[in-house]
Parts: sequence; C-alpha cells; structure tokens
Amino acid sequence: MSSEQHPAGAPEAATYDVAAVEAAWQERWAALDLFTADDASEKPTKYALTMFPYPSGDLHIGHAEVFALHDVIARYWRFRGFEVLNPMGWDSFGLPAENAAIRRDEHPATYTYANIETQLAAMQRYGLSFDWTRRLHTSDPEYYRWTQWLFLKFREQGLAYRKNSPVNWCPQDQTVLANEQVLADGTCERCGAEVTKRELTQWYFRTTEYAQELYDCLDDLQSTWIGKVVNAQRNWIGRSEGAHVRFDVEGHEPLTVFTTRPDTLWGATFMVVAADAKLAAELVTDEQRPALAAYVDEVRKASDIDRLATDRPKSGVFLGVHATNPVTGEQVPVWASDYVLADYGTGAIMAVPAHDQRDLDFAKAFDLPVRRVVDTGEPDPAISGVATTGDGAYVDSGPLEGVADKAEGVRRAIELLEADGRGTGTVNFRLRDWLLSRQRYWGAPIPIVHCPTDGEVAVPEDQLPVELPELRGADLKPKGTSPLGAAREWVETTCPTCGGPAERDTDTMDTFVDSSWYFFRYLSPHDSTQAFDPALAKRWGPIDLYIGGDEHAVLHLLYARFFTKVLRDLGVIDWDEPFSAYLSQGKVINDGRKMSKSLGNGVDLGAQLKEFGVDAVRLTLVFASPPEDNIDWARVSPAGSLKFLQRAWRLAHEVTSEPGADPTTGDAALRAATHRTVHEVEQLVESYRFNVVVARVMELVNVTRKAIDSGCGPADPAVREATEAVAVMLSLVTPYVAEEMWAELGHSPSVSQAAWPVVDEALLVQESVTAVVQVKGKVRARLEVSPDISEADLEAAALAEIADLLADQTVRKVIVRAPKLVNVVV
RNA sequence: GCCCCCGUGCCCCAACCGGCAGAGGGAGUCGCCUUAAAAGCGAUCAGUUCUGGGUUCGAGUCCCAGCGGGGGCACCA
Repeated sequence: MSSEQHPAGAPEAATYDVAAVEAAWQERWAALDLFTADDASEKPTKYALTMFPYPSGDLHIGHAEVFALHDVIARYWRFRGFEVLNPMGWDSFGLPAENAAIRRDEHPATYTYANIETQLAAMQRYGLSFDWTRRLHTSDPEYYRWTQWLFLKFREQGLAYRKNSPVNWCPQDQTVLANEQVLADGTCERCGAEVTKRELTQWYFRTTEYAQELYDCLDDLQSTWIGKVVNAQRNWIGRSEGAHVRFDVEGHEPLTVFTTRPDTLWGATFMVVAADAKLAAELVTDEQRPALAAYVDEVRKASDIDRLATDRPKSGVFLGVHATNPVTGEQVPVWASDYVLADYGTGAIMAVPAHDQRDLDFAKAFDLPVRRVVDTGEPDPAISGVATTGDGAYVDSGPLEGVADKAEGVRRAIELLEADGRGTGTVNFRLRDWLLSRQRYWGAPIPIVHCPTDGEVAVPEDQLPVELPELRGADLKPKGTSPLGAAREWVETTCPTCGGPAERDTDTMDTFVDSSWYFFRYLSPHDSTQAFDPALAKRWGPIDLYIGGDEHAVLHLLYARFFTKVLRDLGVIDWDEPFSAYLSQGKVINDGRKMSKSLGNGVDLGAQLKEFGVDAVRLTLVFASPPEDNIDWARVSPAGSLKFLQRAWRLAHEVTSEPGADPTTGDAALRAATHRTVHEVEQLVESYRFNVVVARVMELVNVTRKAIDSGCGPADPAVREATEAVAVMLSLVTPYVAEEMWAELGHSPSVSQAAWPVVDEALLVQESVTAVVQVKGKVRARLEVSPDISEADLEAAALAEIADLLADQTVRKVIVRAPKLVNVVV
C-alpha cells in the first residue's frame, strides 16, 4: 500500500543512493563552514575532545568508533545551545614515521604529512563536526617550539632535571623508555621487545612532586571518569601510608626504612637492603664484599622473566654488619637480597618474618629468627610457615601490649617513634619520575646546550624552536645514541651564556610530552607569541568530555593531568584537572579475537564504508553496545543498520504535509510518542548511553511507520513532527541520511542548524497507567488508572478487583506505590 | 597475592529510587507482496536474569559466599 505514495514509475525512490548522498553533502558542508568555534560567542561553552590520532596509514575501525561516539556529544551540545570547541589534530612525532623513513630512505616528514592528508580526507568523508581551523601537528616547528618552551619552564621550576640512573632500554627501538611504557610482562609498549636495563644520564620530569595531588584528585574524578581508569591510575601511583624508621648501624650512617607496619617493629629480627644498590656496597664489610659481588653478578644474570616471578626461592647474602632495632635495642643482622627493590621506598626494609610472607620465606631460607608480635589467633608463623597479616592482640611489643587493633597499633607506634626522634609517619608512592629523553630523531629536540664552562644552559626563548637538522634514511638508523649526534654542524653551537664553543643536547623528547598539552594549543593554535592564550583557557576549559582508548589509562591521561597541575602552579590556568569527564571506548574485535595482522582478521574500514556507507558504519558502532564495551564486528550488522536508515529516510519521503504545519492539530498518540522519545534521548545522550539513544529513535521510526500505514496517515502534521524529530536526532549519529531527510522535508541549509525539538511537558503526562495488583509479590491483576490517583483510591480499587481471591484470607498488610503497584500481604 | 568491572532469550543488548523481566537490533521460523528472488510489510519463537544463601511485602537490581570472564598493580615492604 505504501508503494502508492511513491512517485509513479520510480520504485527505486523507496531507497536513497548512499554514495551520491555522501558526495553531495561533503561538498555542501565544506561550503557552509558549520563547526568553527567562536571565541567571542555569548553562548555558554563546551569543550569536546577526542584523542588525536598518530598518522600511521589510514584510519582504522577503532578510530571510526571513537570519532562516531565523540561526534554524538559534540553535535548534541551544539543543538542544545552551547558554543562548542571541537578541534582535531595529529600527534605526528614518533617512531613509525622514523622507521618508515629508514626503510624508504627518505625524511620522516614525508611519511608523516602524507598520512595526515590521507587521514584528513577520511575524517572529512566520515562527516565529523570538527573545527578544522584549529588543526595542529605536534611535529610542526610552530608547535614544538612551545613544547620546548614548556620544557624550559618546567626546568626553571626544578621539575625537569637530569640524573644518572638505571633505566629501561628497548634493544629493538634503541632508546630508553619511561616506566609507563614498559608493560607488565617486561616488554616494550611500542614494539614488544624485551626491555633491558642500562645505566644512563637522562632527562626526567619530576612527576613524583605531584604524586599526592594526582592521587587525591582521583576522588573527584571517580564519578565522571570511567571507573577502571581511575582504578588503574590509583594502582599506578600506588599510595601507601606508613613510617620511615631509623636503625643505627655501627660505623655507618643510620639506615632508614619505609614500612607500612611500624606496629610490628618489635618483631623486626633482621634487615634487608637492595643488593644492586649503592647502599649494599656502602654497608658491606670487607670480609663479605666478595660474597656480595658474587651475589650481585648472579642476580644481574637472571633474566627479567625470572625476576618477575614472585614465587621463586629467596636468595641473599649477609653484609657482615648489624643494626640496632630502635625499640628493642636488639642487634639485628643486615642482609642484601634482590627481593628488595632499589627504587621503591628507601631501598631497604626491616624484616618482620612473622607478619610478612616474603620476610618469612627469607628467614626460613637463611635460618633467621621469627618472632610473633601480633596474635591473630592463627598458628604461629614460625611453625606454620604462613605469615599472619591481620588484626590481633600485640604480644612482646612493649607499650603496644593491650592494643588489639591494627590501625590503632600503627598510630601508637608512629607516635612513639616521633616522640623520641627515631621515625616519622610518612606516605610513600610507587610512581616514579617520568623519563622523557629519547635517543631517536623524530621528536622535539631538548632545548639545552652543554657548555664546558657553564654546564647545562637553556636555549634562550627567542632562539626557539631548536629545529631538527635535516636527516634522512640511513642517518636515522638507531645506534644506541641519538641520531642527532651525527649532525655535527647542528650539534656544534655556541654557549648562550659565555659565547664559547658548546654542544646541543642530542636527545629528543618522548612524544607523550607533545600530547600532554595539545588540548591547550587548540585554544589558540596560530598564536606565535605564546603557547596558548590564558584568557581562552579560562573561557573554554577544562575539557567537558574527553573520549579515547583506555590503553592510555596510565600514560597520556596521567601525563596530561601532571602538565595541567604544573601549568596551574605556573599561574597560566586556573583549573586543577584537564578533563572534567572521561569516557573510554571499548575495542573493536573480530569474532572473539583482537584484530591483528598476524591473525589476518582485521576489519577493513574502507571496504565497510564502501559496502554500507558512512552512516551505516557509524550507526553500527554507536548502536552495538554501551560505548565502553568491546564491539565484536562479527556479531553486529551494518547491513541491518543500512536497512534501518533506508526505513527512516522513507518516512521523510512519504510525509505530505507542508513544512511548518501546526503539529498541535496532529495525532495525539504519535505526538506523545515523539515528545517522550525526545525527552528520553536528551537524558540518554547526557549519560552517554548512545546505544539506547539509537534504540529509542528506532522505536519512534517504527511507531511513525505504523501511523503512516495504518493510523493517522502521511498527511497528519504529527507525522511531520515525528519525522523531523527523527532527522534531528539521527543527525547525531548519521549526518548524511539526516541531511537528506531534512532536505526532503523541505528545510535548508543543514540539519545541523535545525532547532532541537522542544519537549512539550504536557505531552509527557500519560492519560492512564497500568497499575499492577500483587498478592504476596505475585501479579494477580492489572488496573488502568489515572497517573495521579491517590493511594487510598488505588488501594480500594485493587482490593475490589481481587476481592474473590482474598475471600477468606486475612489481609495483613497492603503496600501501595501509586500509581504503579499494590501488593497485598496475606 | 591485592584492587576494580562484568555475567539477562541463540547473539548484541534494555529495564529510573528495589515494584509487571523485554525497549531496540541481529539470527531463526511463518505469512503477505512478487512469475521468482531481493527489498518492503506483518507475525512468531525463545528465560530458574551464572550458582547458593541472606535482607525485604517484593530482588536482574542491595548484602554475603562461590563459579566464570575482563582489566589494573605485583617480591611495592
């Protein structure tokens, strides 16, 4: 029957031509300039941000997902009357370009900027509402000039410094790595090679200075960030409360340890220091020195895999010295072992074998005394071999005897230590400083000159940027030191202080430095006088919603938070946290497996777009699951999405009323459905439940379909109202079909400039609702009642309805929840 | 070992404060339309809400224990 409404002789008009529509609208959008953010707008502002891509090849389906999700919120905010800053750029320094340049004997810029153009074209085709006037690339000298400037500012504040230390070294990429870039299995985050250690002098950012604040502010982010990311950062920063305790050592400086259990000090029967740290070498007696050396050798030979195993037997060596337990006055032996880490706490521990399993294992291995000082009611660890860590009554613990609670014991112990100056309560973090030097070419050069007379000298601001020298192909081959070192003309310079001959620092910065502040640069990307305009930071910031992948949970997101706090302390901005809300999208997998080249199961985005069109792919990605869940491409249906879009489009095609037709004269039931849907969609978008948004719009399309076919008919103004609402709501996800519908409905120039449908509250009120009548929680009857029925009336009606069921039973209690439910308890 | 998240029809997923288990999609089955198919339209099938306890008038939802899956940290003192 609906075919009668189609133009005669044109049955193909019942569908639209996806490819033609895409081509037409790309052109029109470009001409309309719809999404440029106005810095001077009077409207309230929103800053929408999505992680900028690295330009390696074309966009893949993961990008397609995150951009589709992100675009929903950016477009929604515009409809809702906000001036929206929605910028995009490229994180364009990095190893893949450099490796490609070596392979192809060219400059990394060639690969980088070619890929940027490819990705730009893909994004434009993808119909995203970015403000392209703010486009930036971190590898442009105009950008990295300010990366260098920030480095110097950090250094002025003592937050960037150089030190010699054992560092993570990737033998494949031939560069050092930050802790955050070494995965849990000891491999390189980028290339998967097994990371080794080297002793090198490198640049660091003092992230530990902000450990406490980075940790504390997570509480505020708990409700607006995705939970697992907050959890991951908490674990990474690793805050522990405890105490520093000083042990005197005959003939040496006192030995300070960090412990979370100062209350067990009475059970500390030996000490252990990290075998490979200076401390061990300083403490060891001459007699024991050969034994320590042999042990350290053995430890160094052990592979990382062995090191990571937590269940291997304890090993160690006695250092020949004793320390004095500050509370018992007892002499306890000092050992060295690899189970104590050099770079956590003080690199030394007090061992309480009765109440720490590692210490107990060590005590058993070397026959050291085990003294129980907390009686938890469990078997004595000295006999059972199982350390007890719970609460219990303190025994043989001097002033702690009588206490039975761990928290209280810890508090009292710290009090005692502080009273006689043997220790202090303290907080210790797992987080380490951020190693930012890299021995690679394609990054921002560190703007420092090394002068034989003046030492480390900052390159003066007016000489920034320190531009990369021209190197290509084989010159870039990794050789363990930075390729920049080979550019002698570039390296050899004059000292800014004394004017004498000096050399440039040849390392470049970790590319995570570039991406730690790009969202500030978007504020004024063309400003050649400053990194960004503080007034605009005040106006737009902080970012209202950031969307990206959770592989950055402890990398980029932590670094960006650190940068923001430092910029605040520099007085440039007044916000404490960069991202008010954070949403991470799941991965797109294929048939239960991660997509990978080796499995050959990658989904080719280009092919999907070609087969189903941009809209259908976007719709599929948004509809498949909640944003944070993974999407298994093998279990979703882009064909089904396209089918739905054709169905929605057909509504617009069939509407016969004129634009501007008064909806209030239209079909009441359809109007109610429309207004309820719009109302619900508003709430769903605002809570990021985009999959349900799509479901609700599908529902409205179904209802409208029925209204046309077997209800009020296509001429009813309510059908126009519903279809226009569908077009506007769909434009959040599928801009092409939405534009087509909007035009088909007689509007111009773009649906993105349409007014968001205004919900008429009166239409949300239902005329009647179904009340459920339960007897002991089981549904026995249903009643159609007015939504504002009183509890008494509802109870009376319900009891009357089920009177026969209750015949000879005593009603013990009646629960009434007007207007939805009555539960009778007999 | 410690911490976080998740288990709902065959599949992806809904269900506001605890109140009728089912919104939407996919797959299946069956009709209508068609010479036929596709498209379109319509109908239909499907469940001990992972298991066991508890709280409650009432539990998918809250609590406890377990099982299964995912993630973070991990000789971190």
